[in-house]
Amino acid sequence: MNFLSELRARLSQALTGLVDDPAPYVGMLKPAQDAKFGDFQANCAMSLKGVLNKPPRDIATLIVSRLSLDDLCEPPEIAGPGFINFRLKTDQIATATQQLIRDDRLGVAPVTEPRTYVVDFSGPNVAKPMHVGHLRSTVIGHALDKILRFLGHTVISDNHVGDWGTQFGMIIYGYKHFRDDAAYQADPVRELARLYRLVNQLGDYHTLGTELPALEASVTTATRTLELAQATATKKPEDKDLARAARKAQNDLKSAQDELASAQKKRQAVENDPALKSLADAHPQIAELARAETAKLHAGDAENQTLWDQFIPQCLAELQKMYARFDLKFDHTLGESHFNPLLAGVVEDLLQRGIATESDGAICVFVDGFAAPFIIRKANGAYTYATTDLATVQYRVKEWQADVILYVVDARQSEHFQQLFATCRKIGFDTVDMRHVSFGTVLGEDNRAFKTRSGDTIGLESLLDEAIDHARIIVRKNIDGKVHGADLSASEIDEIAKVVGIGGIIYADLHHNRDSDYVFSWEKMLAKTGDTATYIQYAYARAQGIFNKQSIDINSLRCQSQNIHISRLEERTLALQLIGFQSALLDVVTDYRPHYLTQYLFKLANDFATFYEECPVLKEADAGIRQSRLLLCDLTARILKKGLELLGIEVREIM
RNA sequence: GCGCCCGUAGCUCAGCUGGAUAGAGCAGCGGAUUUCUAAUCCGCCGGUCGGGGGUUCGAAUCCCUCCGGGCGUACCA
Repeated sequence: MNFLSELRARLSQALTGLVDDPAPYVGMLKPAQDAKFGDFQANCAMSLKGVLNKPPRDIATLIVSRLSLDDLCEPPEIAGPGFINFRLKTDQIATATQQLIRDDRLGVAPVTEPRTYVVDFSGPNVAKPMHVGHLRSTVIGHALDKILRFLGHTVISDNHVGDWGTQFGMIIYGYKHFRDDAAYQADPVRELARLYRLVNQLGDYHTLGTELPALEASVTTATRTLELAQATATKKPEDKDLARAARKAQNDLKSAQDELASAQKKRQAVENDPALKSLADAHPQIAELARAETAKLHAGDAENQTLWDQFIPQCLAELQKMYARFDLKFDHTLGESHFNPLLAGVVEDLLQRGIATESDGAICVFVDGFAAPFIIRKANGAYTYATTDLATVQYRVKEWQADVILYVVDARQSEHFQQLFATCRKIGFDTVDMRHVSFGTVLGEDNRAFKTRSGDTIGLESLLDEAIDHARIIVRKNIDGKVHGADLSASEIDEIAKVVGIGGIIYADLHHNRDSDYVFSWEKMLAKTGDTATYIQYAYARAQGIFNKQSIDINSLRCQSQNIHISRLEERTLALQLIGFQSALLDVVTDYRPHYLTQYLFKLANDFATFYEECPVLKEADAGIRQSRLLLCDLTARILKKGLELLGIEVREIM
């Protein structure tokens, strides 16, 4: 029984005849924002004031008189300006809770109209080790993938890895000129990553060298602009525009100085290292030559293709190790390279249909509202990720019959996606619903985005390792501090530490609204109290502990006894939360926001903890109440476990 | 310049298809433990929702404007 939709249906009946279209008013019936107002509230009477020309409280009275819900609710109460408050009958809650006991789906009915979703997430560059910047896409995408599947949709997860771009030219160049064979034998991916960083660093060294005078000039210009602006502003202190211009000049100067300083720092890093310096001197054209290696690869050069064929499986295998730690498996890993054969056709088609035009030598789609064009072929003939993305959409629609494509990608790429979607509409892909599920940036301690190419980003591998190490210390301390703690072996402790550490990282990310930026911090990632994975995992372990204590057979319990007795407020609150699991999942899916599920689970764990304090289970003398409470524990544990699983987080029975 | 996003308690954030006294967690303070695992529970403290105007019976939420911050902005992905 979904009480919300049932109540809305009843309200709709009551409004029929009063208003032309009850739908918008029915939507104003919502879960109560505060438990003291009951379980649900209808806010439509105030809005109907202008429609029915009556005072809202009179309208509320009228609506209540037309409502028939004696079977579900206590008599509705009218409060404040005209709120209608509903309180469910407790036996109705009990009945609804009972229905979950033998329901494998825990009250979550499969959707009546399943759709085919392609979820595009993670998408790292295979040439480089994954770092914290890849965490959000991976974790959010994984959660959406699992939740959509559980709701009964057809989901195709696709890891659109970067395996064909500029960075591969760098690796190939590095491999040809700088490789350390012993290191490559020992750990090929590690050596390739080193080569990538090296080529990138040397390339930057030269590029920045040519840019340095311009950067210095812009600092000089910005300084003069600032002096002028300040002088003008001082003469007319009352002029706000002048003051603003002065502030802007100040900021511009600071940006110019920062940019120069950063360039100088990168130059210095090379100059201070004789070995690097001599490599840099020996390869003055490195950036250009690396780009040429990419071009050769794309043109079908045999040597580069062979190298690529050799590198790719190793890189993908390395990625799999990371995904295994998240227990994540993709249905497909169709990287950029997979779409290479389609790119020429895409451009040709758009040109022929007049959707794309040539501009400054590049083939572009001009999208209304965007100053910059959507470039699908560069002046030098190379394709861009715009081209690849267009080909990918075509593929997903034709081969997979996608109804919806979700792109779980950084918010900074939103313009790209708007242009991509607009271009797809021009092409005529109007049946597929494409959504950029964007998310905020992971920031460093300095409140600036992690730079993909800076050496000091934290690798995902070491992030997970460190989280587990931290967790192990805390797990040990907790176990040792228990009065009635279980004796756990070192390997059992390791298992718990793994689940707590990785779960903590996943949860720390997911519990934010995905739009928010967040500052990366060990403290937050590994917090063990409050609104964290650990808290929820612990609630699960406590519930399981009750069953383990007396070796209760849960299966037979579920079969024999199916009466939920609700006599205490804590039981009522817990039961009401239990029957809201479906609703929480549907909330996630309406706007692809997993944090609604973390909020639900935290509230459930908290309701359970309160219940656990106040309502004895095993010590309860009344056998019926004891059975009922055992069932509540069982349902809580099942929903916590399932909910966490949908977020990619595991549980352990003993913590 | 143009475009997008953000500004809510000391800190980290929810809430933003308008609804009742703005909610959580952390930190701080005070209680609860011969425990069904205290990785817990209960209570207290804490906010001009960046400022100002407007729409409305009602605005953190919608509109305008200003301030402050971030990001993007033609051949990287």
